Amino acid sequence: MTKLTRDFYNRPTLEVAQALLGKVLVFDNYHAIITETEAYIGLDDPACHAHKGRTKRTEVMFGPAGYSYVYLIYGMYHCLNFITEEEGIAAGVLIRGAKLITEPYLNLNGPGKLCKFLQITKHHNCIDIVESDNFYVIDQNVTPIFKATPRIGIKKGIDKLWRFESIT
DNA sequence: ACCCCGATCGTA
DNA sequence: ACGATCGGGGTT
Repeated sequence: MTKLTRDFYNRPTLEVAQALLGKVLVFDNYHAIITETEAYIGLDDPACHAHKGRTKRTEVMFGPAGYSYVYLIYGMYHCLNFITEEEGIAAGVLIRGAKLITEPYLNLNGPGKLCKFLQITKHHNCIDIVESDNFYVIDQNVTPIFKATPRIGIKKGIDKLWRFESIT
């Protein structure tokens, strides 16, 4: 049960997105095993928020790995991402699903549902999850089998198989 | 200042 | 299949 270090996040995003499956998200008193992720990678990925360049919202995506990126979508839901790759490369992993392994053992299947339950909001944007003591990810040495599919809910970039889902 | 769109979800 | 709901980004 070791906390993931910056080196874990500071590498190719597809590797991180796959490696996050089976890891445990710790947020306040909740522990949830990550079951579904998506990669969003840089200026060449039309589905990536930062693909048109730096804005106030996407600023954190250009920063160093190991930070949170939380944004509001559809005016109603928040989505949680972890920033990957070296500073200057705008990339991250969307946490689409996780199962609580503490009470009340809910399956938080969906990025909006996950943030709603954990009460993650834009106030949790740009937090260093390597240094935080109530918002981080740990390795419990579980390596699930997973499948790769197109990302959900996007219109551009559906040709990429950048969504990863545990099947064990 | 205005307009359009969106990395969703629950209901039908 | 569809509506709820509103911030961000591009345009004027």
